Amino acid sequence: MSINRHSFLLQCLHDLDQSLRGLGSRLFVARGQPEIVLPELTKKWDVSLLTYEGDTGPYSQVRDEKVMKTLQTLGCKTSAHYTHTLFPMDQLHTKWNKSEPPKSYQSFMNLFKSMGAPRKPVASPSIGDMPRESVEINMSGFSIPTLSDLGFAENEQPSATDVFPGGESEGLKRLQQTICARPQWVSTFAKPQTAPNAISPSTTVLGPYLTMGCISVSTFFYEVVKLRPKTDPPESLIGQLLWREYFYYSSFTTPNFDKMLGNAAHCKQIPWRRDADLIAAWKEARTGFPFIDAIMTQLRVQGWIHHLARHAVACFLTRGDLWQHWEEGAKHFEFTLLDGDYALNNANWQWLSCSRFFYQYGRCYSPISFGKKTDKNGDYIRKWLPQLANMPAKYIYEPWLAPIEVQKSAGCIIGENYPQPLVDHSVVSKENMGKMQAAYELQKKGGDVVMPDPTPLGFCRTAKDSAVIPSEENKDSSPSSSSRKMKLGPETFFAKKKAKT
DNA sequence: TATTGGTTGCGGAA
DNA sequence: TTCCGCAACCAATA
Repeated sequence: MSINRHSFLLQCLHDLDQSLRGLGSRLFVARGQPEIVLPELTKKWDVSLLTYEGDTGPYSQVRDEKVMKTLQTLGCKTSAHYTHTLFPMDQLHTKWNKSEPPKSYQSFMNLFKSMGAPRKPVASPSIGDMPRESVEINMSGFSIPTLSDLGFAENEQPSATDVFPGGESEGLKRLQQTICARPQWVSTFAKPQTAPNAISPSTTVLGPYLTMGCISVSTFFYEVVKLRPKTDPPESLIGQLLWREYFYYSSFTTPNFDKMLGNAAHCKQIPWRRDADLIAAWKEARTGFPFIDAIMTQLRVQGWIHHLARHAVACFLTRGDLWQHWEEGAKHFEFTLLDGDYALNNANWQWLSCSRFFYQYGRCYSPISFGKKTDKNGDYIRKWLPQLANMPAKYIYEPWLAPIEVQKSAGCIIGENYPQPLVDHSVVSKENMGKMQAAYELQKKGGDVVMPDPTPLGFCRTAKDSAVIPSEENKDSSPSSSSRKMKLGPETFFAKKKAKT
């Protein structure tokens, strides 16, 4: 995880600790391998019952299985509670009673409706509910770790938690401000009509708080229901929670949900490339498309971007422009996003790359036009890419078209202060549609996909991934930065357009 | 087998 | 602002 995600998690733990102290207890953080540390503590403290929040991700399932087996041999009872989704996944599975998960949102919604009402949120505990034993254990060494304990250097600082601080208190505050205090906004909410490039978020940003368990999905659900929304799923706020539930259920019933190979029954097999330079340029906001680079900068700094902004950059990396593997994009999002989530992240990357759930590859986001619909002046770009702050609105989405005099007076020479575009979108997007069609046809005929690069890249935590790059570095990004030396691919890449005079 | 619908496309014509 | 062509996807239904 990025330093931002770590920081968010640590703030969550501090907030939880504060709440527990208010109830006469405290939080104890045990460190180490769960399958080693938890049995040790169980013996040491003579624990008779361990309860935990169940998680349906494959990593957690394997881990929990190991821990629970060991604990049971020690005579410790265990009890899992699956409350991260509106319904426990095995309940949905029993009701659905088919081996293949629903292939459409409509089908899932029918299943959901047949389940009855989701469980109600549980009331907050009071002092009398807390086990007395926990305060009697005299312990040191169970404090909440610091960022430096976790291996981050002194000069590495989180930036996302300045804007979105972690913790239940902050989550409830945000729920109050964005949902409870805005009945009108909630009741007319339609997701596709919210702007991806609003300076101040056009959606709730409750995702990080749901992901980290600061507020429960049932609390969210019933606060919205209370306001009697007039809009319906899939676009309404309840509809958003149903998407979440649908993707959780899809991931629950699909082995290798985070991979293309080994997942051919559900995931389209497409010969994506893995070009380290192109992937790095995308991650580091050096694509030369201001809309894309602004989004990627907000992602790095704030650990959150609007859902449609995720669409734009995911389409750009995969089927739209760069033709890079969606798994690489998913890994970067999971590393960076405060609301990085196995089920939702991998589902959406498959959606955007037309690998599963959505297949209309003819519909392609333009890195130039899409943002203009909601931000004609490019204020969002100016905020995140200050080197373009003085570019006239006419050229802000395609600064390489600005005449050189305009570039000079804006103080931003394309190719020096800001990169040339990596590709010609109108050319590559059409070519990629042809590749999509060919891949679909091959799979239909039963042929095997041939990956251009059989050796997947490892996911390295590079300095640039984790460091918060000061804005000066962006400003100084000179022609000698690696984007200039990038070897441009064969037929697809950009022959520099001449500036219009 | 044909038809309809699908959370969130684009670009141009009317 | 609304509609259509683009080129033709998949899932569900009749």
